[in-house]
Amino acid sequence: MRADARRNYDHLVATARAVFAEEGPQASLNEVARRAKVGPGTLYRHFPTRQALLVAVFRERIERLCALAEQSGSAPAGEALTGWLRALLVHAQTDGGLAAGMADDPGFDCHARLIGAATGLLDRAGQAGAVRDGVEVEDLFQLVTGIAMTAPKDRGERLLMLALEGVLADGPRRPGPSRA
Amino acid sequence: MRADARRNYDHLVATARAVFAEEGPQASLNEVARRAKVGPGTLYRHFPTRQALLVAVFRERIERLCALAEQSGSAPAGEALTGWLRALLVHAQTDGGLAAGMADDPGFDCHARLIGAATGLLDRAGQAGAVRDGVEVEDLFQLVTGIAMTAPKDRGERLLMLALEGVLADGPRRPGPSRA
DNA sequence: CTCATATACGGAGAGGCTCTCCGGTTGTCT
DNA sequence: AGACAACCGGAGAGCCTCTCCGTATATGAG
Repeated sequence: MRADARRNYDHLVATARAVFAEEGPQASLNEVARRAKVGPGTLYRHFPTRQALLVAVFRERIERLCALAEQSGSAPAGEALTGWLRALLVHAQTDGGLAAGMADDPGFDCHARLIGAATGLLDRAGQAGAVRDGVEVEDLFQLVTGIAMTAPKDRGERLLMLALEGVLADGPRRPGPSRA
Repeated sequence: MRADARRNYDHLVATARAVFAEEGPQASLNEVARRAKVGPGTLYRHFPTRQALLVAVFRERIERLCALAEQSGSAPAGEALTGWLRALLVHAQTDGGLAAGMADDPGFDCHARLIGAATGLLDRAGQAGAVRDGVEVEDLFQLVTGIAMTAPKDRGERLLMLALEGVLADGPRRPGPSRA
């Protein structure tokens, strides 16, 4: 990769981060190019799709989340899982586009990495008996991203807790979500 | 309202219903006008915003949901609530746009009507002790619409049940989502 | 240092979308 | 029938996405 290309690439990512933060994930890519003082062609050559740009922008944060999952080996399994899911929620809320991205394209690199991180935590929690039987990683992701997309920011955490602890109150738990 | 205006209005709603069903809620409004053999001006005069058109399209179904809520007075409170939420989920999945609509504009007519319908069910379930303390109507809506937006259609029901019954398995329930 | 060449850049432009405006048309009421 | 209000259509402004290609530049070889 040529030096000027690298420069443009980095500058575009930084600019896009700012623009997405201001205007949300559906912000105009033209605007990104304009602010980065770069032609549209340059932007689209580096990032053929909006997704590609989104991923580049959030990659760092995603990796931090993965690292967080690995570090939380000391905490009790259940708390480690819920704590991480809360971090994931905050992330998905901040970078609304990522939630959409994860939902849109299941065969995604960043999606796979997050799934991997979550799998470890869920397995551990499962072995500790802290999680209802039959819960899958995808369940957790879809709940978190769904909450991030529709709920106002200040209600996200409340909703996550509700989903984790359950809405219904019918005493002893049934074996699992058997209707699925 | 003049007769030709009424004709155009109805025809636009019918066309829009078909187009939205085919291409999702972000379908081109131009396309709707074109298929309805009507100028763009006509469409935008009748429906100033995309929301307005979406609401017109789904109004019938929304009213059916409200009626359903009122009819289910005979069933046990808990089952009535979960059954209705399932119907709401199916609806939100089918008419993806509605989910977005409900999330986008809180001061909405159709939103208010659904909230009203749900409030009745939730109150009854609350009095019967079938619902965890502190659960609000908005919680339920945001969970359902979130699930509808992000989860694949065939996993929606599974996720709703999971959210209602809870992901965690830590025996006796805590008093409520106190962290909120 | 110079040159050749692959590599990358910029921006014009095609095609589509949203939304507005207004001259012409068509219901409706007397 | 005639007049007036209501309504329609579509041209067009402004924006967006994405492509294409002539031009400029970084870089390795000589």
